[in-house]
Amino acid sequence: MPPSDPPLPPPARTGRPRSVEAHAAILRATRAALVELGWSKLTMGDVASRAGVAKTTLYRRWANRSELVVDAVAVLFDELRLPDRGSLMADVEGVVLQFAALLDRPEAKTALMAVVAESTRDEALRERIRSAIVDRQKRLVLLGRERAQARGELPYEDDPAQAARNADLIFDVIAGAVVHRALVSAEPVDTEWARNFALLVVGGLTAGAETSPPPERRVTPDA
Amino acid sequence: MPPSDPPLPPPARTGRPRSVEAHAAILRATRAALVELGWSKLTMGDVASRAGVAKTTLYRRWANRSELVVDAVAVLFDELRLPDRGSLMADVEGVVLQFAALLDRPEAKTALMAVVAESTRDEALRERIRSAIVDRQKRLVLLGRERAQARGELPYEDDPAQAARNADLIFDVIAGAVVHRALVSAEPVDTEWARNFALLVVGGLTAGAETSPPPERRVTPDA
Amino acid sequence: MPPSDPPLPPPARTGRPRSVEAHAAILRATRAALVELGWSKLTMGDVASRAGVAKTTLYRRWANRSELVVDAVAVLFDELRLPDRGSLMADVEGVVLQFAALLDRPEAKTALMAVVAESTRDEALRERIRSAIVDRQKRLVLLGRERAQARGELPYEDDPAQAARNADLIFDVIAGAVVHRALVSAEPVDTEWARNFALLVVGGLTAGAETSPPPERRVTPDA
Amino acid sequence: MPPSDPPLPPPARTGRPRSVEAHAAILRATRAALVELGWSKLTMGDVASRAGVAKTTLYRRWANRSELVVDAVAVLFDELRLPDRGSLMADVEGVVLQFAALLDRPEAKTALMAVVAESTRDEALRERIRSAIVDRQKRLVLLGRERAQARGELPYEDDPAQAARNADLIFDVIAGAVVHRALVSAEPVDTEWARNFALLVVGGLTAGAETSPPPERRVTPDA
DNA sequence: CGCTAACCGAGACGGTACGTCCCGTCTTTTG
DNA sequence: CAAAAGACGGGACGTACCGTCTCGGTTAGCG
Repeated sequence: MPPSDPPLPPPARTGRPRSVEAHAAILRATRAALVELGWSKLTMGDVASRAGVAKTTLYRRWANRSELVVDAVAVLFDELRLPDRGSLMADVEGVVLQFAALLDRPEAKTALMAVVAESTRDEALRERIRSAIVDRQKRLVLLGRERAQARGELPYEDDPAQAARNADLIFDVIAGAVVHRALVSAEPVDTEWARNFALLVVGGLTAGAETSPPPERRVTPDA
Repeated sequence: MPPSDPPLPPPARTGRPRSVEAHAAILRATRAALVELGWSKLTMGDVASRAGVAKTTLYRRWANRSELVVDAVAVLFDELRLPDRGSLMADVEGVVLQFAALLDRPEAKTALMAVVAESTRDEALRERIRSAIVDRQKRLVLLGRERAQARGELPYEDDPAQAARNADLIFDVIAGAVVHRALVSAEPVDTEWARNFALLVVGGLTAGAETSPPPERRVTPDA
Repeated sequence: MPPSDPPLPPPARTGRPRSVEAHAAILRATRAALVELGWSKLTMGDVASRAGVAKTTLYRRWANRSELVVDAVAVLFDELRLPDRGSLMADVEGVVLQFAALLDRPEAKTALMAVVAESTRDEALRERIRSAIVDRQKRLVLLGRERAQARGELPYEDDPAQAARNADLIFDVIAGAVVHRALVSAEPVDTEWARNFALLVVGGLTAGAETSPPPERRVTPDA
Repeated sequence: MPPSDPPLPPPARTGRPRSVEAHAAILRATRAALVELGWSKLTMGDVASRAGVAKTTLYRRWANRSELVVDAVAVLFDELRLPDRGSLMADVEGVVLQFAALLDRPEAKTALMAVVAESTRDEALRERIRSAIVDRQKRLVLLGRERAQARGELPYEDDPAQAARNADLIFDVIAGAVVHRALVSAEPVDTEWARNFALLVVGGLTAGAETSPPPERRVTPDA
């Protein structure tokens, strides 16, 4: 839904088919509440009244605030794209900046860490985060690797399990570093930082590619 | 920071002094409550009664739950050490595993992301996190770099601002990747992952040293 | 006051209606708490739990403790009756003893002066006391006067404003004396006191009736 | 204050004596707080800080808020006087207006009923009210009766117990009616009301004087 | 003329109750 | 017969005072 959202749809129909407008209105209201109030001051009652809906309707569809918020912000992660910038370095730099831009949006900033924190004690929520958010990000890493392999910047990995592990590692490094810089260190992720970060990661990847097989040869020695 | 901060030197002289036993008991009780209940179910009243203290006493010392929890878990980060394992690779691996072990403790796991989430809307809390947690971790990075430089694994950086930026980058990469792996991806940080991660990072660091300068000449100068 | 007050006629139609059982249970619990604890130790939370009701429910219906207590004790004043004892003297004596018996009940004793004290700073409470308590008592005075007039013990008053003033005066004298004796002097209102009091008042009334017009002729002289 | 109170024997001899300035400042501060805040919002801490005194100092001298307030307002009742106006009627009218003026002062209005209410559950407080307030008022009644007897308006009573009972009755009637009019009915005690009230009471007294002896002859019946 | 006992201010202490805000559930009435 | 409206029992919030308890320090009288 790129462009607009005609804020107030037709008020109601009477009878059954209310559901879909209500659904969208609730998610929209949730994002608006996140922007205005932040996670910790967002309440179900407030979301309901913003959406012009009864609290009952929320609870009929989401078990709790966290699940609602995950769904509400998940759509933001659909907007992430990976335009081909011609090199692995440039692609990494691009994805970093794009992810940083997303984390700069107040609704994402306030919600993301909060639901992750909540998920440390809630298996269902953890699963919902994985499918709604994590997997949406991880596909960019897979796509980037494919492109780099096609360009010859990275070798192909024969063992699919090892390939998956590598992708997971890269994903945690990239996403983790950006999140940590933006939210924990609370410093800006600007183009300079993105370039230095990309330099480090791509350096590690290609150095690793030459010297790769992990157990046999360790990095340091020269000896 | 040699001398400390004289701006608030006489913290009042008169009246009954605050109880240091109460202070310690409260922090202990907070950690216990985090373990048992997790962040979202921890209440000030519960902490107070565990500590055998009135709720008022908590509010006299901490403005809110988040600040209390930051102080309560900060001490955990004091336990982090960086034993010299003989090489940069091994030191990175060691610090990763040590930090992962810390994040595996339930009181840290549930609290860390929560206070970070809260801090996106609370400047004072952000500052408290920085001084109580972030800075405590960052010194390990600085120490590790010094050792690597002494060993000749890493070059010395002449520009102190650039040196600080580099350290910050490394810190965000290491801490971010571990946190993301442990809490967002919710996968174990085991020795294998730690080794692969160290390989990547050290590869990037040393590759960067040889090949670096993105604009004209980057990091290392004359080498 | 036949029709009552239409300014707030449709008290909302939709939503779950307020529970009438809860209403009754709360007033009952309030009286019980007054008996056991007295006014100053009565708490909203205690009343709520006695009534098996949430504190919220109390605050949804009464703005504060005082208004709740007025409503709770108002019903006691509905029990006041004025049986026809055949003479004005006997009727006064009867109403005095009856009112004294009411003031001897612990829930009335502890509550009445307290809410009056509170009302010196609270116009809304003053109005509530007037309609819930004062007016309920005053009708006894009006009834007693009518009977006395029918018996020929008291003259009819032509000027209705003057008649109202007289009734108010009598009311304050009777109610005030009984309250003062019972609560301020803290002495028993027994039949002897009631007889002497009735003698005084009826003497004043009938003396006044013969000699009435205030300014011209003063009472005392004959001397 | 002729007799005074020796019951608390030697208030200790040694050590630093209690500050008399503090004592006066506290009572002054209490009255000021009553005027500004009213009884229910008056707090010990507020009084202490108004008086420039520690809370401890208050509690060293008064057991609770009620006792402090009784002492603070008692002095107001010392100002009541009974100038000889030449007749019983005029004296009653005068005392009524004077007492009404006292009750119109905000510190008296808000405090009087409150401490009486409190005293229904506190014997010590009841006694303190009696000696500090009630007895101070009652002497006016006794004085008024003596004057009326001297003038020949009222007969002398031989039985001292009966005389005391009569004085108590008159006292409760006068004080009760004024208090009730002013605080419960919340209507002004103006000269007209005072005149009508005096007419009634003096009428009752002198009518009673002629027909008086209580036990032998009853008022109404077959006569 | 120094002891020492009781006072003084300040302010932290363990508590209790407050009145508010949300929670998630449960009736109602309306369309 | 779904959905809005809103009352329900419940629980935690953060605040305000309570009355008590250290503190360091002052101010008498006694010895």
